[in-house]
Amino acid sequence: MNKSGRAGGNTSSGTISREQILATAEDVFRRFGPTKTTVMDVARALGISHGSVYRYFDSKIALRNAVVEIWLQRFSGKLEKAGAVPGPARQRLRFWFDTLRRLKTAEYRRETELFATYHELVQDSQPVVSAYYDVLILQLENIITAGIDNGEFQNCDPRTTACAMLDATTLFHHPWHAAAWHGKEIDDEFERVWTLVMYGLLCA
Amino acid sequence: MNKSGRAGGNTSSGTISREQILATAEDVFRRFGPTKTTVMDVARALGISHGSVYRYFDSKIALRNAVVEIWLQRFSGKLEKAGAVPGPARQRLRFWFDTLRRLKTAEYRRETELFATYHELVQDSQPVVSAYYDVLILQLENIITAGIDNGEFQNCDPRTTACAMLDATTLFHHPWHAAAWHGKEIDDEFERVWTLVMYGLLCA
DNA sequence: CTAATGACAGATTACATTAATTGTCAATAC
DNA sequence: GTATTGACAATTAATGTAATCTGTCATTAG
Repeated sequence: MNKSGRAGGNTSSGTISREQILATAEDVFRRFGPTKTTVMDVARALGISHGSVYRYFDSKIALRNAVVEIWLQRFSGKLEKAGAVPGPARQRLRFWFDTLRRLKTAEYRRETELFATYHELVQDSQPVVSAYYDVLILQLENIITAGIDNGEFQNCDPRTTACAMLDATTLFHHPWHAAAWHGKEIDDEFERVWTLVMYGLLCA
Repeated sequence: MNKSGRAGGNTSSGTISREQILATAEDVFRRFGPTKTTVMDVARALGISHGSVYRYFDSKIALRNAVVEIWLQRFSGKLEKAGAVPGPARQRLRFWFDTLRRLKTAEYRRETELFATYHELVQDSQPVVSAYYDVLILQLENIITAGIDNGEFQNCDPRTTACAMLDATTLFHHPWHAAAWHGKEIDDEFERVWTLVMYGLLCA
């Protein structure tokens, strides 16, 4: 494994930026994984000394968290779009959850290393993750509110319901259960839970 | 740590039984945890040689699984009683889930080592665990059937619904999430999910 | 003839030693 | 003056070795 290849390189200017470091760090983390990667690896890829990294990030963990934060923001950005499609709230809700599941499953396979780190962060309940969950809940809340407004759903507290829906579908999006997402039954299991929850929403 | 104390001892007869080994193994596992405990520890506690253990169990893992199986059976036995209380199915269902949560939380605190092993078995999706889940689903199924029969719940497939309810409450009973069971919000979270699911059952 | 033992080879784990990494900071470059 | 460097102490990880454990089986005891 060659760890000395310059990924981006600090070719242009004499001074480095936080963004440059972040971009390169994401690259390197994706290759080797945040645990195997050293700060010196990131610095080497940029053609700078590892000391310079510490001018922009307090610690390796801060750097790691910043990378995962960007990764999660990109993630919730895609979901935002999925929730914004036109149509009845019921369909939007379903499409949102389908997208959530599809994205998580895909990222789990593709970006194994970053997914594992997200996994770790969830364990330690880092602020990065709770901010991400807040965004998801807000997106859900908006769809539910729309559904109540146009009479599709019974009147209920949108925030409470959004939380309940996320909690009830834990099995299908929480990284702990990622190993189960490849099984054949997982789609059926989701369908069952979805049916139960939908009835709850429609006839509350 | 004194590992040489005889817990049960092979005092009576000259021949040892599978049950004696199991009982002592559970004791020793509880003290030191299944990872730290050696087969020789178990044999020493019984006053026999470690070779004799292999006459009754193929491997250390087989012994460990047998202990966890007993532990889980005792667990589902208690739940069986909780589901058998008289009253409307809705209350029985709630009591069953409350008991499930209470027992899991208690075992998580008290029997840390065995709980961790159960945790491991869940990861490896060992047959021991799926058998245990089958029992739980059957218990739920019975309550739901009773609820349909007396008109409390809408007509639905009891098995499908039982699975859906277990899946939807993953966050509250799956060992992966044990760390979250001490938080203050967990009861509120359960209440929210329960409300959603109950509406689903009542008005499907 | 069955139950139990304990010596043994192969596999695993624990430990101490060695190497590398993190994060700091005085010195250097621009 | 600000940005960057690289030597450094403290911490963390990797390595190799000694000790322990697992599982087998020929032998002994009843």
